[in-house]
Amino acid sequence: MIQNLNKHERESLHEALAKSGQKITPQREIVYTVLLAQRDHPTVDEVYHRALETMPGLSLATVYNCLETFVGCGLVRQVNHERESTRYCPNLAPHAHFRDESTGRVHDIELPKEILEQLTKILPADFETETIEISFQGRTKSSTQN
Amino acid sequence: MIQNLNKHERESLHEALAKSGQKITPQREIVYTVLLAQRDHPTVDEVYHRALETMPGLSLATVYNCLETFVGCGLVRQVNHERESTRYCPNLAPHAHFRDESTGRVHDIELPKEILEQLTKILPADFETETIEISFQGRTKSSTQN
DNA sequence: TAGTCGTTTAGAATGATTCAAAATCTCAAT
DNA sequence: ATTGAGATTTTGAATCATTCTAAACGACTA
Ligand SMILES: [Mn+2]
Ligand SMILES: [Mn+2]
Ligand SMILES: [Zn+2]
Ligand SMILES: [Zn+2]
Repeated sequence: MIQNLNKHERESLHEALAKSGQKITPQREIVYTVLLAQRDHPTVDEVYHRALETMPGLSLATVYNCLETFVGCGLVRQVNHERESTRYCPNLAPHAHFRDESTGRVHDIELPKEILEQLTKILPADFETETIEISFQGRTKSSTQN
Repeated sequence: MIQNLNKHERESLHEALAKSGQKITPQREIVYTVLLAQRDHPTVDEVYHRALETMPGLSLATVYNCLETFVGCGLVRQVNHERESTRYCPNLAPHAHFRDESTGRVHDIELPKEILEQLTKILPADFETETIEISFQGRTKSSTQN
C-alpha cells in the first residue's frame, strides 16, 4: 500500500536523526513513510492506523515517540487547531495552514518570504522572534474536494 | 482588589449577551471583570482563582461556562499555544500574539490591516477565509518585563 | 403559589498525551 | 559466540484540561 522511502527521503531521515545522535529504526522509517505518503496532516491516531497496515505489532506509544523525535530534530512540524488532536506535517518549507471548517482538513499555503519579513517589522524592537505561525480558518468553494 | 465594570464595559457585556438571548449574571459579570482587569491572557484556572477573591462560592465549571458564553457571543477570543491550557483575551481589535518562551507570557501585537489584506491574497481563489490567526514565538530582551 | 427556563454547581467521564517500568534490540568489546 | 550497555519499543497506568450529567438554584410569569 505504502511506498518505501526513496534514496533522498531516507537520506533526510538519516541526517536529521544523526544530527541529534539518533538512528533509523524500522518504526521510525514507517512512521516517516506514512507522513510522506499522504500529506494531509494526520493525527497521531491516523498515523498509527496507517502504519499498522505495514507493521501490525506497532504500538501507539511508539508513534508518539517517533513523531516527538521527528519534531525534535526538525523533520516534522506540529500543527494545532484549538484543542483538537495535534496533526503532523513533513513540509519543511515555510508555509501557512488553511483549515477547512466544513471538513476539518488542513491545507498547506505557500508563504512568500516578503510577508514574513513584513510581519517581523510589526513587532516592538525588543521582541526576538524564533517562529511565526499563520493559520487561516474558513471554507473552500471547490466542488472537487481534493 | 478588582474594580467594577464601568458604564461602557457593562454595556458591551449586556449587548453582546443580549444579542444571543442571554443575560448578565453576577458570575458572568465577575468573570468579565477579571478579564478586563488584567489583560494578560489568563487560563481558565487563573480566571477562576482571581474571581474567587470576589465571589468565594464560584465554581470552576461556571468559569468554563462563562468563558464559553463570551467566546460564543464574540466578546472574548481564545488563544491557544500548542496543547497548553487555553487562554482568554478580551481585546476585540484584530491583533496577533507574541508568546515569550522564557516566561510563557502572551503579548498583544497590533496588526495593520494591510497585512491582513495581503495575507488573504496568498490564498487560492476558492478558499474563503473567516478568521486568520498569527502568532509569534520568541523572547523579549527587555529588562523591565512589563 | 406553581411552573418554566436559563444558570450554576458538584462530581463523574472523556480523551489526548505523558509517564513508568519491563521487554527487546543493537552493537561494540571481550 | 557471549555479555553488557544504551537506546528503543511496548504495555498499561497516570495525568489533566475540558466536557458532560444531573441535581439545585434563581428569576420571572401565569
Ligand atoms: Mn483507534
Ligand atoms: Mn487550582
Ligand atoms: Zn503543513
Ligand atoms: Zn490578545
